[in-house]
Amino acid sequence: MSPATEDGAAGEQPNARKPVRLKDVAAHLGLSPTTVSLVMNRAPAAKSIPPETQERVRAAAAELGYRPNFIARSLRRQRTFAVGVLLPEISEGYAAGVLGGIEDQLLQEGYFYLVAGHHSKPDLFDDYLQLLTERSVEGLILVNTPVEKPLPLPAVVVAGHQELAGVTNVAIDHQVAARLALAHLAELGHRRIAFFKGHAHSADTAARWRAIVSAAAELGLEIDPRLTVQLSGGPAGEEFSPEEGYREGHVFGRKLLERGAPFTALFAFNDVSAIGAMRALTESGLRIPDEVSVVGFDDILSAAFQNPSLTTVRQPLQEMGRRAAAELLNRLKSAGEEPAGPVTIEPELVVRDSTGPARAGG
Amino acid sequence: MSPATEDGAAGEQPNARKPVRLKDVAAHLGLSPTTVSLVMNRAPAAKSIPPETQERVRAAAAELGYRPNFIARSLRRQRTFAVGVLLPEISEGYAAGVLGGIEDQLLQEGYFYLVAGHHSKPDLFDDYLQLLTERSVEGLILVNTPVEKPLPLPAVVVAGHQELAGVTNVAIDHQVAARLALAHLAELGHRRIAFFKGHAHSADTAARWRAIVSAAAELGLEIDPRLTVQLSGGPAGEEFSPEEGYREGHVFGRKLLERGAPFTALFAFNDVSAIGAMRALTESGLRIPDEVSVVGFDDILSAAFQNPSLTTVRQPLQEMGRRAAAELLNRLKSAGEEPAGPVTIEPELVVRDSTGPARAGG
DNA sequence: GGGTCGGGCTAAATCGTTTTAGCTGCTAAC
DNA sequence: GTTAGCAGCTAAAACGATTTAGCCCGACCC
Repeated sequence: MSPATEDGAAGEQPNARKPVRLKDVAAHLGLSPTTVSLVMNRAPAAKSIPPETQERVRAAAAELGYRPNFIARSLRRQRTFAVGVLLPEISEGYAAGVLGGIEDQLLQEGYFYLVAGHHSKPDLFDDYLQLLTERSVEGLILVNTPVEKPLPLPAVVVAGHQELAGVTNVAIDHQVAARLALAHLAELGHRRIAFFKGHAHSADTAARWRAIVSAAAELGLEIDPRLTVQLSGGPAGEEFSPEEGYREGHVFGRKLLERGAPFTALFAFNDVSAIGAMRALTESGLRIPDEVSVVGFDDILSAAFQNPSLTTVRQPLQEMGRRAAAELLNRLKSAGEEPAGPVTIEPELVVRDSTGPARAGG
Repeated sequence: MSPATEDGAAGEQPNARKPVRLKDVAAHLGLSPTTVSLVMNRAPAAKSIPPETQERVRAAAAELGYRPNFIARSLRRQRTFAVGVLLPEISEGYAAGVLGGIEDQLLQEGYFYLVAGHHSKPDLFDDYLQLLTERSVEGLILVNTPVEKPLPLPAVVVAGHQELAGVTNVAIDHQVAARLALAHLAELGHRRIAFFKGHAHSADTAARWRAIVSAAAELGLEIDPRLTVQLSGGPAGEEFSPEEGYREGHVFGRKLLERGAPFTALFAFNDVSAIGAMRALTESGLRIPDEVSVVGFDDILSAAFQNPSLTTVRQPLQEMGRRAAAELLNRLKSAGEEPAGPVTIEPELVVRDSTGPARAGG
């Protein structure tokens, strides 16, 4: 016989019936709620309950369609199996990729998560942090969100570089990333390389730049300040939409050309600015990669679709999200232990058609 | 005096102290929990409590840093202020855009949400639906997830077309979308137009195709079966990653050419397949838009960055998400009322460089 | 035959709130 | 001089679970 199929009264919400509580199951069996609870949870104390009774209980629960109320259970056990995720916003790019990985890992382990986008505003961040703690999340994952104050809960920061008690950082290895990109360009004969530096509020900006400077030194490349522009992130520094990034790449690509200092390659801060710059360069009559090579960062979807397709440093966003989630759950399980060191993830250079040998005279 | 600044013992989690409960505040004031609760909630019954006492209570709460425990409150009031969101997966494209809009709207209204990606597997869908109800979400938003069975909770379906008791559909107006695209092509002189039909498990596939057929009839355009290919969604029909879509566009673009039937324009199912097709066409020596025009659907980020940039029908994804959330909250507030009719959202034709006049002989 | 032990259960406290149903003491009305 | 009414509170019962501390009974030991 299949589970009850008759529908509730022709009432409001189809297929919605009053939920069955533990007490109901108990009453139905003539047992106490305690017993039912012990059996359903396979608690150690249930070992003195004969298998036969256990079977009766489980059968009744199934028959009545008993589903424990998670809220009540959370209250009593002081566990919510939920974590909070704070990110600037659910954009098409970075955050969405990471979030996908987080989602995968958490659900697989039976956790849920609450997301809040703080739009890079400190006040909003504080508010949401507050709200999340009120809702008793057990830990936090911050995505692309620099943090300076200590946090009230175990936390993992994706693209975090600040060392802070109680937080684990998950980030790609910027040293490797910078080396991959610059070595690739150097090998192609490039010496005069232009750079986009990231926005001030992006967590990766500082670390990546340090890595670039150090890799350049290693490779004997000089960094010319006239060939370095800082992306601004729009008039008021808010809302860095992808379109914005693209427009910026475009604007700053022009700016680079106007400065008049010759260069044969550009290493952009990310793919969208690289794509914007490619357009600016092309419009100015420069052919890519014949006259200028361009390297991006991230490997967003569009990168492969460009014309020419974009050489870029890939960040495995999904994997970073998964690792972040896994790391957090680890810490929640082994409560009290010192968090393990930071997790670094290996980036990968994806060579496509936007890079080529430097011009003879480069 | 600023709120207590001394840190807890040099213990595990920095900045984490034992939370203050309602009872603590009450004890601290020599009042009962009832009174404190009434004041904090500005309950109507609090009108008999003198303003002076109210002030004392609030001051104490602030001083002690009292924050109500949301779990306990949820249990007692039978309200969680949380909704569940079910989607195939948090991809870079459709789902992420819609999710961003949902996020915005919900947080603004003081709600949180739990997301689960069912990867288009019915079993997973059922499981997650179960888990979400156990967690007492108050309503559901399904994104790009066709639904046939009635749901146990008030629901809004984004890109939903199935009429079902208790669910509100939010979708773009496919009639308008098809008309916009086809009229644009017809105006440019195109008569022989090729089509990509969507994957079977995409909620929009059927409705969009019906709209195309009807718009074509209106405009006196014939649809040639030889110019119509159905995207398959990969070997096993799973996981429609964007790369997959792109590859498919590529493959099916080729297939279209191989069939030998001449055409002067292609209306793809979405932007990624359009982009893949553009590449396939270009590789076969066809120039866009001189020899073939291409129209996409969605207006993803990459569309504008293409070379040539892609003419496409824009779906305002964020807005659809916002509307969906707003609609759901509306229904939750006015509990018991019949849901309003379906919400249709106006698409917009974005004309770029991938469409042009049909070849003279077209 | 009293004590101990273990099997099979249950009563009641608890989690942190909200809410219902009063209680106390004072003033005002009749 | 009752009594009604109100201001200012509070005790206790929810909400739906988990968990601690036992209870009762029969078997076994000495």
